[in-house]
Amino acid sequence: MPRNKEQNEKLKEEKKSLILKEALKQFTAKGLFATRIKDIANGAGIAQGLMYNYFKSKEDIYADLVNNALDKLNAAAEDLEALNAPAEEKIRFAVTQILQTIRESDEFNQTCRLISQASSSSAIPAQTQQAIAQKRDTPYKTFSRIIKEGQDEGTVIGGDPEELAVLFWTAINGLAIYSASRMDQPVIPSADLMTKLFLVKAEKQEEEVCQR
Amino acid sequence: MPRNKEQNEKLKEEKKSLILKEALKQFTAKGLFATRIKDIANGAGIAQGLMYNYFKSKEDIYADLVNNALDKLNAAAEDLEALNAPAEEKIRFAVTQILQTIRESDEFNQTCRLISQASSSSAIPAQTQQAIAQKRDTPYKTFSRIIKEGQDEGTVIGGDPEELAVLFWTAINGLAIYSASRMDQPVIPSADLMTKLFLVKAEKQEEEVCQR
DNA sequence: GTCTATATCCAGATAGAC
DNA sequence: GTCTATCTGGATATAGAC
Repeated sequence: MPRNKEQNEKLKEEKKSLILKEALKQFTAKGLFATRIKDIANGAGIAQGLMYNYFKSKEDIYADLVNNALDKLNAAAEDLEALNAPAEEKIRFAVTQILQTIRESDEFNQTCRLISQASSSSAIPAQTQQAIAQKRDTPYKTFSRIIKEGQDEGTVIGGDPEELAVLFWTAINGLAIYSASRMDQPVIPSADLMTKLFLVKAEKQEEEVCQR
Repeated sequence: MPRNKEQNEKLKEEKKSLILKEALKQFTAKGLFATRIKDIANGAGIAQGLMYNYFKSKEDIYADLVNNALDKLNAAAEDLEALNAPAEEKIRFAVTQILQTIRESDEFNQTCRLISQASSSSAIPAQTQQAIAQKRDTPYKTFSRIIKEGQDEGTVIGGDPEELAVLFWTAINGLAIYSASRMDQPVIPSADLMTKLFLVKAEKQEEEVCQR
């Protein structure tokens, strides 16, 4: 019965992604080592032992998730850079979108926090550490180029683009962590305010006018 | 022998702080749940079982460290605010000092990362969570006031002081985490660049001159 | 394919020797 | 006080029943 076989495959993939979704939630909240296979299984509505029909081990699930998170994030960064718009708009767009996901604490936000968490623990499995080391630089490099672009266009403030990119991206990460740790109405800066930090001020543009 | 007794007390305290120092190192690197009592003991040069002459449990050590970290950080924030200097100088001083500790990855930096780590895990013991909930707001509030001060003095950029304080402090935390996760020559922004983000630009001051 | 039961391992904490 | 040896609990992963 080949048709049934295909259907089964499909069902299995769906259940796998259900498990992954639950695992992402738990890992993000508690980390790799405080998360129990049992909790993930219960959250996904299956027995603990059944987990091993879908994944080889807990670390395996974690590795899957981290790899996926890195790929998604890097893809988003590349999409942003490819936008046909001035750098100022790219930055404004990115900040707006990201702050929105932080406010809603959605899956993309969990993605960022998972990476941040995995990056900062020396106890995570070697396999996962290598994936991180290989892929974590993309957002920094992308933003570095966008910032350079904006400086050439005269809209982004001066300073080393690499350093500004680090400031930008670590601020985003810091915000994601801060927001997740305060369920009680955290103060999230407005997208406009955060964007302005990196842009040449309106007053300066006026100044250029006044100098003429 | 009262004198010997006193000496013993003193020695015990010294050994305790040696253990705490080692524990801070390990917890910061691996988190509460991946850190083994055995590793802390070995790092401090004692047998695993002997740990329990000094501390009730692993969680107890962790609670001690987190409380201490929160108190130190809050004290530093208050000292900063009490400085007899304009807000601009307070901000510049804080950024310079903090970036220095981040570069050197010293104990104060571990302190920040421990708080950040403990804040963002829902699996840490309830006792520790409460301490964090009670004490974590101080730096945000302090910087909020300093920023307000600077705005009144005309040196700090406009915008909601609370939101700016969140941006400032989460950027610091993000940087501390980023830096710790890259042993290989991380790009750390210069103190001057980071300070400038929050200050009214020199060009604007010129503009004011030119408007007269 | 899914469950329950269990084997195995390992870490935290304790007890007892020196 | 400090160590070694041990108890105990709990979590991962496997085996076997349905």
